[in-house]
Amino acid sequence: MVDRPDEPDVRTRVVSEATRLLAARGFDGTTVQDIADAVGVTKPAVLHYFPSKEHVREAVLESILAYWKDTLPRLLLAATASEERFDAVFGELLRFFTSDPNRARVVMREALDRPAEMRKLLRGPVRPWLTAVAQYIHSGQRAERHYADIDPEAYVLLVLQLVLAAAASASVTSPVLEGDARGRYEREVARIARASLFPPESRSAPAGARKRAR
Amino acid sequence: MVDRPDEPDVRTRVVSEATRLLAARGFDGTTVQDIADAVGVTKPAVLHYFPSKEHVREAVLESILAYWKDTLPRLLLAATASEERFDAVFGELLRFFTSDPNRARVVMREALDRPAEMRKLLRGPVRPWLTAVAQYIHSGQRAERHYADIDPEAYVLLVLQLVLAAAASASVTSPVLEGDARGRYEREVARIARASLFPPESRSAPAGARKRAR
DNA sequence: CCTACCGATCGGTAGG
DNA sequence: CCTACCGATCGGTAGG
Repeated sequence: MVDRPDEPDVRTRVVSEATRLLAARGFDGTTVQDIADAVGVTKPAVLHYFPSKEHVREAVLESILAYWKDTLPRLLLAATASEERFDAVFGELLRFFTSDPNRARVVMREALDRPAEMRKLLRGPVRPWLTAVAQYIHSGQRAERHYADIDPEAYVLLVLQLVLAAAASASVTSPVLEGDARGRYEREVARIARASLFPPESRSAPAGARKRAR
Repeated sequence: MVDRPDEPDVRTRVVSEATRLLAARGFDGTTVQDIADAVGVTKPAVLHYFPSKEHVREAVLESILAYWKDTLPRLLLAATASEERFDAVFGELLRFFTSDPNRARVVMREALDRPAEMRKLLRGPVRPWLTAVAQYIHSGQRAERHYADIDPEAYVLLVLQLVLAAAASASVTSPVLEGDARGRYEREVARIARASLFPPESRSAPAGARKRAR
C-alpha cells in the first residue's frame, strides 16, 4: 500500500489508462497486457491490484459514477432558481463529458455491452436523481416556465443521452463542421436542450432571422 | 451457390443473425462460431460466403446504409413543404431505427470501434445528404420558419445521434418510465427535435415567457 | 458445405 | 510473516 508520494499509485494509473483503452477498443478489444503496457508494469502486477479484468472494468465505471454521486446533489441544492438549476446541471454534465470524451464512450459501451446491469443502475441508485430533476421540470411546467407538453422523465433521459452521444462522437462528427467544430457542436447541444425546455422569449421569437456566418 | 428458392439464402441469414449478434456483443465479443450456430451452419460455411469476419461486419453495415442511400433522396424529393420534409425524414429515421434497435446499436458500435472509418463515411458519401438537409433548414431560417440561432449542420448531426441513442437504448431506459414507456420515449424524441427547430405557434406560446438569466 | 486442424494469443496463476 | 511485484507458463479458445 505504501507508494512514492510524488506519483499516483498503480491502482489509480490502471483506472486512468483502462478508461482510455476501454473507451477506444471496448472490454473485449482490450487485453490485460494492453493495460499493463500503458501503465508500465507487468500483467501480473495489474492482476495483483485487481483480481480480474472484470474488476478493472467495474473500477473504471465506478470512478465515473462516483463523481456524480457527489456532484449532482450539490448542484441541485446550490441552485435555487429553475433556470439556474438547468444551467448548473446541464453545464456540468456537458463540461464533465466533453472534457474527457472517454468517459462518455465508456458509459455508452457499458449500456451496449451490459444492458441488464445498466438497467439495474437506472432503476436503483440513479433513479432518485432522475426523478428529482424531472420533478423540477414538472414544477416549472405548473409555473408555466416550460412547455406544457414535455414528458419530464423522458426528457431528462434523452438529454442525458444526447450529451453522452455528442461528447462520445464529437471527434467523429466534428470534421464535417467547418470552423470551430467543437464549439459549434457543444453550443448546438445546449441550444437544443434549452429550446426544447424553455419557450422562446417574445423578443427572440422566430422573426429576426439573423444569418449565421459560416 | 444454388439455394432453395423458398427460404432466404445463407448470405442473407448470416447478415441478419450477425446484425443481431454484433449489436448485442460487439465485433470482438462475437465469434464466427456464434454466427454459424445462429444460422445453423458450420463455421467454415460462414467463411465460405464471407472471406473473413471483417467481411461480415462490412456487409452488416452496408445493409443498413444501403437502405438510406435509396430512401433519403426519395423522401427529400417527394416532400415539398418544409414541415412535410421534416416529418417525412425524421419520421422515417425514427421508424427505421426503433423498428429494429439492433441497427442503431451496430451504427453506434461502429462509431466507437472505428472512428476513422466513420469519419471517412461522414466526410464522403454521407456528406451531400447532411448538407442537403442542412440547406433546407437554412432556407427555413431565411423564411423565418425556424429559429434563427440554429446551427443547421450541427443540428442535423445531433438529431441523428439523438435518434440513434434513443433507439439503441430504449430497452435500457424504458423500465424507468411508467406506462407506455416506448411510446413516451419516442414521442419525446420527436418533440425535442421539433421544439428546437420550429418556434411555437403564437397560440401555444409560452404563457409566462420569463427572462432567462445566464 | 463438413471434418480436421494450424499459429497465436487470451485471462489468469504458479513458485520464488 | 507481509507487500509488491517478476519470468514463465498454465488450460482453453480464437479466426482462419
